[in-house]
Amino acid sequence: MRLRRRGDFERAYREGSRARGSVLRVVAVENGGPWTRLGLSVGRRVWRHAVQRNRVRRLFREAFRLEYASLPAGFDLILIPAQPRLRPDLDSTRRELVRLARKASRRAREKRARAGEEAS
RNA sequence: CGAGAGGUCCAGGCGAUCGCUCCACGUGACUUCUGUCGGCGUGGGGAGGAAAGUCCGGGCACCUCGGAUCAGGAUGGUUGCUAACGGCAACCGGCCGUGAGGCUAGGGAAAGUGCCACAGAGAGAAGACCGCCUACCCCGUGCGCAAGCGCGGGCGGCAAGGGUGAAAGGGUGCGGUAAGAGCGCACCGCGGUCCUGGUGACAGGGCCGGCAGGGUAAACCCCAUCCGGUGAAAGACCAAAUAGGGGAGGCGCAACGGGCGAUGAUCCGCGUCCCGUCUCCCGGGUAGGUCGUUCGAGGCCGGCGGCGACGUCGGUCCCAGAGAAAUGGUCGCCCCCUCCGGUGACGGAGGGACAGAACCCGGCUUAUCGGACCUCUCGCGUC
RNA sequence: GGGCGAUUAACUCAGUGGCUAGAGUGUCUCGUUUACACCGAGAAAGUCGGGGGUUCGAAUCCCUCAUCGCCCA
Repeated sequence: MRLRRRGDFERAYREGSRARGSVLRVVAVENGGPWTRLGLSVGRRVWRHAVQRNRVRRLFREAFRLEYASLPAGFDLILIPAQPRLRPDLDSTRRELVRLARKASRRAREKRARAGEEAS
């Protein structure tokens, strides 16, 4: 499911854990539900022209769709291109998505556990 | 066959499969009875000719409205088309091309002002550097009896030729003259006037004038025509949390005064508020949501009118509606291009332009692989 | 979506129709110094963002394209 509300994005940027690779930058935050949700943030700095920008967006969405079963459940994942003028291919995006999503979600769980200890 | 001119159209095709989004119908669960869902099933729609740049013009929406003068901006051959335009069509003039055709910001320079560097004698009611001439007048001198003839110079004359310049106060030719000159004449150009044709821009012709002060208005300006501002983040509605009192209408003060207004200035009218009082009402608004939002100056086909842009009539079709923003992934066959191997049929690899709707239209401009078709021009060859 | 502005030497900027487009910093060469810096003298460096037009003449005026930046929430 796509993430679209402004508040969801702000919560992710405020509380989320990040991981960066050569293609993607992933921000992960627990959403309290049973499903994983997708947010995309592809700005004009990546590509000036809309065709190339849509290309990146659609490829990210396709990678998310194909690797959905391998992703940690119960997270909102925001995908950001790692560098301007990115020309990604599907295979490497899929591999990096899985790797970074697991890494970021692990960090998010640790962070929450630490917060729980300090609260108690 | 070769070279070229103008225009219309297409934007790789077919299929399978996994997804996204919207719509219709049926159906399930929940429900505050109005809707909600990672619901289910079936069927259907889903980027462009430029969707782009935002250079113009409109629709639509709001701003408390109407007018006058000025300022400001835009446009600039004529006649039309159109909702409108800075767009388009036809025509006129100019320039380019053998031609088909192409380009054209193309009103006014005797309304006024400014500018025209450098060079050059002179650059605007100009001027004589080199040059040409010495007819008239004066001086010197040679020849001659004399009238006179000649040479040099002066006083002067000229603007043909050279030279400068982007530009030198019409051009060519003949006559004329001391040399020259629109000084005279012919033709061309130019100005005025009249006639004819055309709605008009303008064209053609007659007569008169010897020619009348260059260029620049994408310099100021003058003339004619047009123009209110803000833009879907316009705007209408529903409405958590929080804070907490406002809103609508009538009358008077009032023949006073002040503020506000279509947001460049001034003025006039008009409206409205400020103050008092009376009556009535519960609303306003952020997050968020719904509408605006896709049926429209609409597409296609045909008839009629018009040279055409276009208009009109009839039939037919419904054709994207996202919102951190949907059109994508994979596979097969075919098409086109490039490269490699091969004599070849063929095989293999890579590639398929520019580019992505954001309220909607009409244009302009710019980007663009390649292809189809129509009309026309020139050259060569053959019959 | 809408609206403004800028582009001139490697850098920061002048130049608003007319001679070879200038200034500061920087760079290079020479001098000075044992050497370096400072200082002095000199030099190089420009499609004036690209293209087209107006004009005798354009960095300057007009049109168009490109790039960069800012504002409206």
